[in-house]
Amino acid sequence: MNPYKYMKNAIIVGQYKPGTRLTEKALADELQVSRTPIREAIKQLEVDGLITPYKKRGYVVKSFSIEDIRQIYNVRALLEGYATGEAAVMRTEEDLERIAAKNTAYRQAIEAVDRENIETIQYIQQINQQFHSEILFAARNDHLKALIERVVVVPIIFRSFYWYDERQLMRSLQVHETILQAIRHRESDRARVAMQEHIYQGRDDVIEALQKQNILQDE
Amino acid sequence: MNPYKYMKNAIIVGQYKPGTRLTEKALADELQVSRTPIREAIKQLEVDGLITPYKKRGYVVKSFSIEDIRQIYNVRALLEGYATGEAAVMRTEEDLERIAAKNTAYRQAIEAVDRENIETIQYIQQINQQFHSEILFAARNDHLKALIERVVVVPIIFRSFYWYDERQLMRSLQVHETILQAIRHRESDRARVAMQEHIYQGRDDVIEALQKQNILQDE
DNA sequence: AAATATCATACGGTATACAATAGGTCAATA
DNA sequence: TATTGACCTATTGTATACCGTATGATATTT
Repeated sequence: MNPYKYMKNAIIVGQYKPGTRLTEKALADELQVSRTPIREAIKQLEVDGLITPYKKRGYVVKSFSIEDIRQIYNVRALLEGYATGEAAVMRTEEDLERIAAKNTAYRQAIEAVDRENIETIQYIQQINQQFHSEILFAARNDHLKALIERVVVVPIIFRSFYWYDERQLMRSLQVHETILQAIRHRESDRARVAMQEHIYQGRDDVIEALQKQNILQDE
Repeated sequence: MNPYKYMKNAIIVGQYKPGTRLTEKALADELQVSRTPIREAIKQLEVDGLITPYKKRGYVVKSFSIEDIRQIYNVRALLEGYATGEAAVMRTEEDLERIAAKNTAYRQAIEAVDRENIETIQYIQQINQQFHSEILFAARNDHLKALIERVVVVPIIFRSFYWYDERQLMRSLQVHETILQAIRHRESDRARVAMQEHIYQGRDDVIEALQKQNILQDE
């Protein structure tokens, strides 16, 4: 695994926590490579907005306020809503089948969920991402796709923050169904709105979970 | 000027034309630095989407098809429209004054335009950019701002492709007025729509100019 | 003449040595 | 005790040498 992917993953899974200081030397030692490839990775992570320079002495992993998260999710809702609307117009039959397949997989994953087993939840998240990816592909707009992939990094970091309860999972499934049907019937506007709602829901779940956690920290 | 800025500018002003092959060595010689800072700049330009790897032997400056340009402008209209709507809600009195000031400057620049003098046209473009920047600032969403700044690079490259005629300039001014008024009266939706229209107009002007040029090339 | 194999080399990938500098420490002074 | 200044060091910035490899040219074979 190259340094960029390694470090990005480390940030996403929380191995490098927000506020962690990163220096080229330390990273080079950890990944057993020289500073050159590390510098490269750092530059990329910087434009990704995942790390930020720390007074000319290395970098720190960015931390996100609740307001940051709200803004990011709002932009994501805008972009991914638009993409979904476009997908409803541009999709081929094959696109539709692939999206439908992910939706079926999603339903099955939810039916098979086992709260004792974290992997079943991670699997749901994974299928969910694939559903979104298929829609993005069907929208046939590479620039839009690239932009969304950038915006989506932070939501991915925080995806482990919401442990859907049964009710949330079912609601999420229903919205997926709605989106699929709207794309099927080429109802662009409805597809857009349903996706936006889906993402706003995710936003609120994350924010709620974060606020609960903060309260716990204060006590 | 650091290598990244230098190269980015060179691409924007057309010094490195689309399709130009770039090698680390050649760039290092040209900029009188070693390969290390060049590599750094190249990595950043790559994530900017301005250059692209050329079969494991260096990079080429990306070229954009008309379809690319259409997609990019559409995404820009979406994002900047949203930002303008947000600005109408979030703006302070000071924001409003700054936006109004840019608008006044814009009107004066248009009145003073001299078709024989290219600088007066460049000046209009510059003020136009500042008008957009002020609105972006007033929207108070850093993530949105960062995203738009990325999307806007390609439109900047192509900005010299449209030589507004008198009619276009006046229309452009009128839309600016509309946007300003909508922001003033906190009419979010109207602000959004007016900005979108403004950008779509720019899109069509660029595409028209490019198509005319292609016809000339074919002959 | 076409297809394949061989090889040289151009070029990016990596490591590392050296240079520049910001920031903190500690001592000297007010 | 507070403030200034000098110096040390941690850490990034840059240059460069070496390594690995894909590409394209050349030669060889059919």
